[in-house]
Amino acid sequence: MPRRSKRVEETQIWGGLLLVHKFVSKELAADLEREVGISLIWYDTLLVLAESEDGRMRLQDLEQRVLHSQSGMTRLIDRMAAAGHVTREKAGDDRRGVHARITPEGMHAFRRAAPTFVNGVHRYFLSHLSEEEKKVIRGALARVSRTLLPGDPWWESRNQQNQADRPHSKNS
Amino acid sequence: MPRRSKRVEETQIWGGLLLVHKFVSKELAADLEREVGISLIWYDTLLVLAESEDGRMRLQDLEQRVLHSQSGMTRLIDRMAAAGHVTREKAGDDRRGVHARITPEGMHAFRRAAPTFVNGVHRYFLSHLSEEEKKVIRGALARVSRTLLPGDPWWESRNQQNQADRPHSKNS
DNA sequence: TTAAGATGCATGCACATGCATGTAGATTCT
DNA sequence: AGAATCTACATGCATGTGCATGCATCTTAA
Repeated sequence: MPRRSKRVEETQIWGGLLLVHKFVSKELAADLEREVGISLIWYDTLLVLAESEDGRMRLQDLEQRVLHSQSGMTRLIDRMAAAGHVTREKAGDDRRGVHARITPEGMHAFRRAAPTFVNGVHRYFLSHLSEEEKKVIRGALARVSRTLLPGDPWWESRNQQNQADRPHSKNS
Repeated sequence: MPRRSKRVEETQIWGGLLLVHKFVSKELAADLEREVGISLIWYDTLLVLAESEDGRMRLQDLEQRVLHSQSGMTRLIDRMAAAGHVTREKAGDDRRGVHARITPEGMHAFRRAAPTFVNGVHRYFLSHLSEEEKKVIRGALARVSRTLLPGDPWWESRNQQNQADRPHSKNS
């Protein structure tokens, strides 16, 4: 019996994460599509815009938050603008830049989608975890994220301060 | 200060999982592409085939393990066959069925890729977790998976018994 | 000021994906 | 047995994605 090494054995944890990610995403996407008619990426984008200071954001910043490629974000905003959820605005200070601004229709879609999303995350994922597990997992994921991203992960620094303290440092 | 509800607050755990999934996948994919010239999905497929009893598997079974759509798997095997990593074989017992069989070239690619993959999973993910965290996370993900899949997740039942005990139950 | 390079976004292209559907082969029911 | 149905895989189609590149604009250095 060629007992697998511990290193190899442990990669199953990654496999589990993949599995959970795939299935929960699929369920969430189906719920959102059915109940609100938007995709998971649209929801995430609307969420970021809705929670931003003035309801708009540079495409570049959106890319990083939504974890999308640059060209992907351009076209995502195209589609969302065509659907009336956002508008494109030329940035005043930098004429290369473009803001995506959430429209009232976009806010409405977001507000309709939010309970679906939150309920789904609980139903498919969080409800199966104990309080202790949630605490451990949150801390662990935050730590991993911190090594992958330049600064603190956005989702752990909400209650403390916003990102104005890390001016523009992109890398090094 | 409109303190967010605990339910909403907790969805940040899902956000963290998303973030980690996306970044680790990206790094792993880049490593595999650079060092071996295969994608993450190819690696996963080769892994499943390499660990299967006789190096071959029905497309249907592969779909479930690799978490791919049916049509996606047909064409994934097309591409891998074109690259010489697998061959298609008509199943003898059911002439509708198709086996994908890993070739020696496929095994070679898999063996070259495995250390890259395992090292990457550790470098980008596991090395940031304590032993206790790994234990908790493994258990929690396994539990969630169990609710999403019909039976035990494959990655937790390797050392106990294979899946021959759950005959054919697909759903209900 | 002006030329060289960097940056932000748009776009052509190749390709992967899922859905709906098609086809051949199994299974079930009468 | 024969018809109806189901199943496994293939394929047309529409769509989403990333990469490379193009273009306008900003920045830097002389």
